[in-house]
Amino acid sequence: MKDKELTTEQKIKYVQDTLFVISGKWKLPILIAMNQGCYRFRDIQRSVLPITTRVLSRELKDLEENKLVIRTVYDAPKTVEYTVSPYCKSLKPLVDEMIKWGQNHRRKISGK
Amino acid sequence: MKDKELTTEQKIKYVQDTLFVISGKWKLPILIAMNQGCYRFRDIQRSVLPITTRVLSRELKDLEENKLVIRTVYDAPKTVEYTVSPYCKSLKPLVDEMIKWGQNHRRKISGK
DNA sequence: CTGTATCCATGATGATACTG
DNA sequence: CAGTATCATCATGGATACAG
Repeated sequence: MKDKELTTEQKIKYVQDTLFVISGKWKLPILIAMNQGCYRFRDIQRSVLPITTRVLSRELKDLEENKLVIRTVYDAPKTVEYTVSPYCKSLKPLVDEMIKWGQNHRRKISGK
Repeated sequence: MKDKELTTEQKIKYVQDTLFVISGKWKLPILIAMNQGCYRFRDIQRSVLPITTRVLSRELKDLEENKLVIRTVYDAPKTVEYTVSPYCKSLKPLVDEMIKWGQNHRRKISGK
């Protein structure tokens, strides 16, 4: 954890791991929407339109496997709830950086 | 730039912009290799094996369009050099975060 | 509402050969 | 060495219908 001396290969591997978890068209948008308070399947879908149920279902499963979201089923009445896990908060610095960089990049490219 | 009050839609848009620029299997590995001192087409290819010339060529063009790498042609002898642009340094905080997160995530998933 | 099942379109990547 | 051209393959995501 304190070892900053990673080889290039290791750096590449870790970056690819990260990309693998968060890339794709929808994963981060879904997480952002969920952080905004959406927790029902339908609510999430509406927030991240135009995602289809098939894709949303798949993405939520991936996120669950990566321990970023938690799926809870309640009986009586039967409902399903998705919530971001505590671990998901560890993504915040990364996402914030991405927002910042993307915002700046848009200026850089279109403005110039 | 000081305006932190972005809407969810804006955040999603900027994140997607960023993902679009850096995602794909090779872009970040290429940039990392270039930061390690590779500047010739062939050197880069060897560092990021097993990328093909076709894909590397395409990726370098994309990166050039996004002003992250600079392609320079010299005569006498005719050589082509790729270098990371100064602007590319703006990606460092993001990449560092990705390395850090990926490293931790591997522990989280495999260790648990 | 919360999904799953099919089928399909597209883009991204790979293999290989070839050119200046 | 620095690419381009072609063709093949595969992963991603979309459309639609349908099930519990």
